Amino acid sequence: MLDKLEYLIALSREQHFGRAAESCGVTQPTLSAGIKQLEEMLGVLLVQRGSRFIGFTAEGERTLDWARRIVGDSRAMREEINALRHGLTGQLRIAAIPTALAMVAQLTTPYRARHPDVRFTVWSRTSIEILTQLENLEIDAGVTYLDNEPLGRVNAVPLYQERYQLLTAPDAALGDRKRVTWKEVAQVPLCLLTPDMQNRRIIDGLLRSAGGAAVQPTLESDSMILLFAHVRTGRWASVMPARLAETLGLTATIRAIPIVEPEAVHTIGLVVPPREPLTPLAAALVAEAKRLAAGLAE
Amino acid sequence: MLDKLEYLIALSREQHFGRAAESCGVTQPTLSAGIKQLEEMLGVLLVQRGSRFIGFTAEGERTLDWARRIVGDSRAMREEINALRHGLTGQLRIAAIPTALAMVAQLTTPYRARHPDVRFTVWSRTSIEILTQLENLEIDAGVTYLDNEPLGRVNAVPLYQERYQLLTAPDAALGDRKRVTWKEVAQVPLCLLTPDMQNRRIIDGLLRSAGGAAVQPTLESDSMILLFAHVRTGRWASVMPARLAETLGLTATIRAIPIVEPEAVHTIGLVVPPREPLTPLAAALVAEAKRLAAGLAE
DNA sequence: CCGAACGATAGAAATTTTCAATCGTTGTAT
DNA sequence: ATACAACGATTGAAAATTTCTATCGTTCGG
Repeated sequence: MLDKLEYLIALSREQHFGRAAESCGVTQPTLSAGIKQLEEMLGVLLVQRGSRFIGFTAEGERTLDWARRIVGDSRAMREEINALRHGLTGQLRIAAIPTALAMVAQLTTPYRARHPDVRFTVWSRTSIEILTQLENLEIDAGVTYLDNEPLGRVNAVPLYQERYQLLTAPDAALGDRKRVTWKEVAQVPLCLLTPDMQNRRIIDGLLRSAGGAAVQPTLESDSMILLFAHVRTGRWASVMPARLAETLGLTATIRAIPIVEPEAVHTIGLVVPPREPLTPLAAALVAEAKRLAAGLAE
Repeated sequence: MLDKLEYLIALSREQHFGRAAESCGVTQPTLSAGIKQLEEMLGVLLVQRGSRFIGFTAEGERTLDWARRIVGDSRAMREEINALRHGLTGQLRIAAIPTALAMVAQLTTPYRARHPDVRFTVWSRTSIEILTQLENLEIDAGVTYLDNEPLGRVNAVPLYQERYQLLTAPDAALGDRKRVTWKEVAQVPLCLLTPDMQNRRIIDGLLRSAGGAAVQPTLESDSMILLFAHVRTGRWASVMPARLAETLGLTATIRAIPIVEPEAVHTIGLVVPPREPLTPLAAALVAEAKRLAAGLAE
């Protein structure tokens, strides 16, 4: 029955019988039959049947909740028993928002020092994707904003405060300033993340409330590396979290100027499934996050 | 895999492969193979192997914990989805200590009024049996002492306070008293529960600390009905909780005399698995218990 | 030393699961 | 209006698994 619950979770993830089947490594008829068996066992329809996948019924949604929990627990069991025997091993799957990606190294590095047999996979994802992937057991933990948009059902560990700086060449407009206002920044052509990123929405909001007009970035990307590479040429400007700018390294061609009025602050943190107990791999990451947060707060 | 986890739970309950298999409705080789499959999946021995069942390994105990949780959740899922469709139906399995059995009617009666399609099974059990049966998913809820001996991992809802009375014939020794002391009670030949019952251990303790000598009841039984039937003849005496004596009905042949010095009080309550969310059947019982407790406290 | 109890094992039978192939429906583009 | 493509359901055969009966080997108690 556990595998059928996996099918249900995959179906919710893919919203498509065929793709869900593929992602489970079975054929579509097998997955269809599995869902039907679940429905027979529970005596209710779980999926709204039409010519194609429409959505789950109310009972389907509840079952999905249970499925995530039960499947998550059964994975946690395996992981925990394995950890008892061989210490922490296996794959730790993390997703982080682009502006926090650089910071992930501060978590993974001490983690690996403590648990050398753990392998990491880190994805760059939007904050919304992080939450759904966490829900669907596709990742073990995420790094995202804790205080801006709603988080949903997760457990959060605050890591650090994100503050914003204008990155620009010293000889560009505003390049010689000690600090600039959002109103001033609104006048500069910027390289920003795409609007599906929460960071972009935050900056949009700040620029809008300072400058009035809608934001028209000169260049958009979902990659911080791309944005940074442009700024690095000395011909472009961007707004980035202070900590990220430091990590990427300030060269002679770039200045990082604090943006004030308002001095915006947002909290970034680790999010993990609201499961108790966590998988050992995730629990160790939470411990690492708490250590890191304590270190950063000093 | 879920069925294998059931096997593991049954094995922990029965401490015997053959009986565990029978209780799961499979043959002994099937259960043996199931356990072995779990062991292979997890890569550890779960059961200490000797010529017979000795016990679980440390990993086995942890796995057992997970098994209880996962199996419990999967049952809760079925129950909840069924409840969405058909309202509360099915079997509610309760165990209560003998002195609280009469009180169970106060829970089941309003419960049944609200949910007529639920059937009840109520067992008389010792407080210790209640805790292990709860752990092993053999019952959905228990009624037992909350404040005397350790409870283990359960959620508790206090129901009422148990106070002790001497039940005896009016013309017997102490039969004319308004109240009696434990020291005096220690002199009377008593009908008491067997020592595996916590109520007996409580009374033993009270008598011992008042009278000094060890308790030598004239008659022991694990059945309150048997004790009460003896008292009812007018030729025997017993110590019973006040509320129970009231429920059983005081006749001309019996007086119930409060026992003081000390005026001992113990809390009886409902215990349910520490699972969140509870099964709908158990949750409704908890709600009923809270209502009842509120009513009794008035 | 024997016998009973217990759990493991082997092999056959039954059941379940899975898949390839195909069907029927629906929505869309022509 | 018609043809087509996408999607999920269905079917029937093959494969995998589970389960059972029968039996074995060990251990413990008398």
